Amino acid sequence: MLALPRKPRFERQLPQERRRALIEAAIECLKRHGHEGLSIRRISAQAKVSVGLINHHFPGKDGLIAAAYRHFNSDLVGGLRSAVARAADSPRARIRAFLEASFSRPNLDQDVLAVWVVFWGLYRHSREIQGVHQETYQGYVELLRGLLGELAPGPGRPRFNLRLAAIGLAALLDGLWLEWCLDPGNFQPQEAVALCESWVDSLCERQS
Amino acid sequence: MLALPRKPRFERQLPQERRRALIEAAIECLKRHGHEGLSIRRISAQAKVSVGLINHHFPGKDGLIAAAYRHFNSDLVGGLRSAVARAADSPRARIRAFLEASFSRPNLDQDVLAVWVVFWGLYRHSREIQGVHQETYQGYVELLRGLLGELAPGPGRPRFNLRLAAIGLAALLDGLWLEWCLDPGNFQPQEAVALCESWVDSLCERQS
DNA sequence: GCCGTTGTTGTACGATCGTTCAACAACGGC
DNA sequence: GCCGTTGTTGAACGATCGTACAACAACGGC
Repeated sequence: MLALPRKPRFERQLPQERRRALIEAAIECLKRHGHEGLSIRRISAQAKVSVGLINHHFPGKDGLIAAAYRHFNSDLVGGLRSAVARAADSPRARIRAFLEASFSRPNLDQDVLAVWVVFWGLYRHSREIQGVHQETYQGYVELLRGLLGELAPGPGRPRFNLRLAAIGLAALLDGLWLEWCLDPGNFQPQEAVALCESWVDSLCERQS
Repeated sequence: MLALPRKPRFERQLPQERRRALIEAAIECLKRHGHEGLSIRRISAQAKVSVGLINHHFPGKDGLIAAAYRHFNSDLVGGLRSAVARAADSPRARIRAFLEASFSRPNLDQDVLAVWVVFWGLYRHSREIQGVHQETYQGYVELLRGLLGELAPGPGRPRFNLRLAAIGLAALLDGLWLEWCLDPGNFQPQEAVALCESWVDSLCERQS
């Protein structure tokens, strides 16, 4: 009887790698099936592992979802941060880079917004999601506020209200993002960038 | 044996009234339990009827949800429309009324946004929800565009781009609404109104 | 007071959910 | 080559899901 080299029935992986694979499978399921994609069995099938494995690497389904939310958030902020870092060293150029990264792939994608929306829907009733939001949203706000803080007000104009300016720009950006994803035919991404830039323009020209 | 006057075991209602009660129960469940509130059994319990009744008055669970979405949408648009109608007969006063209605009860409510977010989460994967969105969102956009169309541009300025102006204002409004509901401590509703008004101001002062 | 209409009830069913856990097996250390 | 560690499997469980349907009963018409 020859000892034929059998293909192993499965492959052991380092916990950190398996966790990452499970997180990415969860996000993929979310894109494909929306809220209904958030099921242990769907995610297991997507990751090509058995149903029991998720509870071995995460405290439970909610733990995996929270981890996926953290991953998704830091991907966004990290992508924006590096887009800004690649830009020319002028405040306006950096803001422009931030806006163009916001209104292009991979962020500007109907699937991506669908994922966000499901997470937001969980926010109110999940302490874990709330915690992750606190962790990561601050990074986003600080990035945006930092960019606006570099701007100089127009000559003879008072320094604009940085807090309100950041709130408003974030809102305009999120709103345009939302609108585009709900109906991509309504306007061009370039137009969204232009609208945001004219908001920034008017910051230096008016009293707020 | 006396024929004691028994209390009827249930009360028959006109289909339209029962349907309305079920829709309101569904929305209440959505506010209370988020996406998990969208279950036949929870909604039945909330409406104090049996589980079978929903399928008698609606084609199914999805039918009820679509009807609830339609109800929720037209409540919003109707409320805004009547707020505008109550305002003074000046373009700016009408816009102000629209904004103040947007940033006050019952629209500005964490529960209400939670309901919207669940509906948005269903949007991508439900033809019915998409259909209702088409029906009702147009009314909202037309209301907003009508208000902006009444505005006169500043002296010597070209008429602003009405389409982009409406898109931008809607985005700013939605974004502020979202931000406030996610973190009500971040800014005051009055500040949101002010931000939107300064957007409208700048429409008449700049070329876009 | 009886009857037909139909709004309403509640059980039953099969599917799917999240979690548990005993058994299995891949891989590193010796 | 054996062994211990532990990543992995998959069946099993009870809970809950949406729907179907037969039986019930409230109410209006006569």
